[in-house]
Amino acid sequence: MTDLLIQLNEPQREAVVNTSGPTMIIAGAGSGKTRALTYRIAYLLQQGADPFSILALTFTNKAAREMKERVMQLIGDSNGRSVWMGTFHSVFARILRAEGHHLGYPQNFTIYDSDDSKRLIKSILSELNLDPKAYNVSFVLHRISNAKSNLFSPIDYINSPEIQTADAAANKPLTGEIFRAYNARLKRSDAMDFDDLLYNTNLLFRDFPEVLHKYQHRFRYILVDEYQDTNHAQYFIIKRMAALHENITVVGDDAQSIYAFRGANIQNILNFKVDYPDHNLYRLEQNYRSTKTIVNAANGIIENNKDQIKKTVWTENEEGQLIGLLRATSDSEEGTLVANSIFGHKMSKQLPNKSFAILYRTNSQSRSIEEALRRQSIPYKIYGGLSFYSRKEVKDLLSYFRLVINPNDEEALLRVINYPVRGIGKTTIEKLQVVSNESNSSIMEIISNQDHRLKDINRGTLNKLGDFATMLKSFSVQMESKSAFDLAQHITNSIGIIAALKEEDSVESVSRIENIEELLNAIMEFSEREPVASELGEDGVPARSLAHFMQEVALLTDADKKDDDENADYVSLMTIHASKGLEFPYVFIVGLEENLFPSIQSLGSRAELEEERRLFYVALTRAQEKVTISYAESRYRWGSLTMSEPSRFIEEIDSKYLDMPRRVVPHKKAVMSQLPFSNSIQKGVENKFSDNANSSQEPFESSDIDSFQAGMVVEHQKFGKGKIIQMEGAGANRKATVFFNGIGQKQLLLKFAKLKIIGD
DNA sequence: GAAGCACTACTTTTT
DNA sequence: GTAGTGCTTC
Repeated sequence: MTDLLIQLNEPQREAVVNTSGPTMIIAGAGSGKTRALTYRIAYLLQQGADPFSILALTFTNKAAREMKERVMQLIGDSNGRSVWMGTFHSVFARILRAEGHHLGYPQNFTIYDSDDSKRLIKSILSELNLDPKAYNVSFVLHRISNAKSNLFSPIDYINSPEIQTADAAANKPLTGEIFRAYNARLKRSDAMDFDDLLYNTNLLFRDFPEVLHKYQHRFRYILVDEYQDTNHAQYFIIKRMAALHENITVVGDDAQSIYAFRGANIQNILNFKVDYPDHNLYRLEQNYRSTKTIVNAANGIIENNKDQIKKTVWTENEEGQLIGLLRATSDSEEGTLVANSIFGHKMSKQLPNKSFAILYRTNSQSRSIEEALRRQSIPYKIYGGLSFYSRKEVKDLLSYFRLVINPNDEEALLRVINYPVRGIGKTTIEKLQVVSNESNSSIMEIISNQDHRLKDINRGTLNKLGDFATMLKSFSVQMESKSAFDLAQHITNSIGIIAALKEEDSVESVSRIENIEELLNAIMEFSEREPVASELGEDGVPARSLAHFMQEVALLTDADKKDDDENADYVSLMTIHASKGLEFPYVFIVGLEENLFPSIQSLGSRAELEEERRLFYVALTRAQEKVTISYAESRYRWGSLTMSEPSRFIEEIDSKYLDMPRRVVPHKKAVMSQLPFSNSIQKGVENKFSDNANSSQEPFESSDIDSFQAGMVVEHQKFGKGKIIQMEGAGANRKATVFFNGIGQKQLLLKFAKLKIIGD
């Protein structure tokens, strides 16, 4: 036990050992926030607290997993395992699986992701004959999500004069009706969206006191990480659950609140002292991560915000290097400057790639950076972006699994009823939806019962529908007896998805097949990792079953995927949002331009601008040794060239921490653009050259169309080196299928593609 | 009912 | 620039 405390500084130790009563830990960036929380849990366990009485809530699965691992390291495996540690969504989903029957939900309810939600809204719009342009799907979903996060039901929504006025002003007066229909359809599908996991948990605790008491008694200690990111629903549920023991500990940093756009309420952390007047307050202000330069520059930035809890973050670390500033004429040059700078640092200091991270405001910015890194042969890895689990083929197969587990899952059914193609077309599906709406029963029920209202569907089609239902039923039957992997493989083979993709025989279909294989591998791993099949999980779902796997997958994001190779050495690319909680020796923050960062959509209000500033604060404080920021004077956005000005955030950095632009790249052409007063016409001209100026001195010259042959090693201006897998066509239509390293297969029409032979 | 082609929105961030 | 949607044609 003394061992445990010896590794902590004074305020951290205080925050760990005072385990009773409401506690707020305000922790600056890099001050050991997670450490304090982890040690507090470990300390509780050492003091003899029952692991089953501890609930720790985090914002991401990754944070929960890491915390669990660290607790288990500190106090040994057995006790740590039983602590409930997870995201709000996963913990509440678990409670709802066990208790949802009170609200009329089966244990096997489906969790819709935002993709499912959007599809559902789209189909409701067309049923209500509303113009999908007037009622933008994202807007509607955002409104609904906000309402649920604030615990508004559709009725509350429709009855709220403020909301109705706002919707009328936005020319979308029927949003409430869409909300009502949307919720009804979710219910009919035995499905909940992300926000329902919170909304329904609150409903459960509000309307079923005996259920609330059960969890109130059980969770003697409740700990919440990243409290500044909680929304109203989360806040309210925690408060209710903690009401009996009031042993609630929240950890957070108001300066790192970056999720207000999706309902996080910074007031929750500011109001903690009002909710619990007798609370203990601990401040962790010593930063162990970054240099003095970084800490002070970041402090200076955040001072521009009005809404904040005053605190003084300081560090004993050394002064360190100044913040670098790279100025580029175009987004592609920005990529080059960053890649060259990384290359330079690597060489002069003998650093591995994993010392570097490149952070950006939006995912779309990664492209120009990637191209530059590829040209410099610097390995990199992108975090976030299109998730593995949201790829079409993966979702298609997962939809079959979902349908096996929950036949009422309408979004899953609509996805796969005619994929792979089985002759059930749009007209038939529309007829089914009409009957489904009339009878308020799911499409699967209607098909299975050969409902008499289907009489105007012809016999051939009816048979096809029957076959589809029978096939799915046969899968469901096997759920009890087969392991997740065996069943998944059986389904994959039976539906013929691989055969359909092979038939297609395109470049994409090859990688789709690979993705399906990867999904099956993941299920195999899961089957091996999980305990014996006969054991029942706490929520009554058979372990190792497909249902169990699907429950885990529903709340996973790519950020939660384990690294393929722990020792792999690559530069990390991610959005600033995704970087929260991480640290890197060298950090590049790119695209510091007005309208991009801060985002154009944040310029409307002070609150939103302050959130962007906190985002910049988060980005800066990821760095241990050195920060380099960059901006481009022009950038391709929406496919066309736009001019941009340096971000106001650059000016907010105290100049004494800033290294003024200087020569960074050895190329003559690039140097000119570093000169502060070079005029824009010159820059425009240069820009044209800078694209191919990096990999070779000569202009890129394509080889003769007829000389290409399968097996040759070639170089593409954009994609780099690759190998020709296949050639087809002749003359102007001659096409090559090329596999590029790190990119994958591409089909190139040689007439257009700039392709050079570099070896046989 | 299916395949091919043209159009258009997309770029904020995520459980 | 691209991916996804919707329209048209067979």
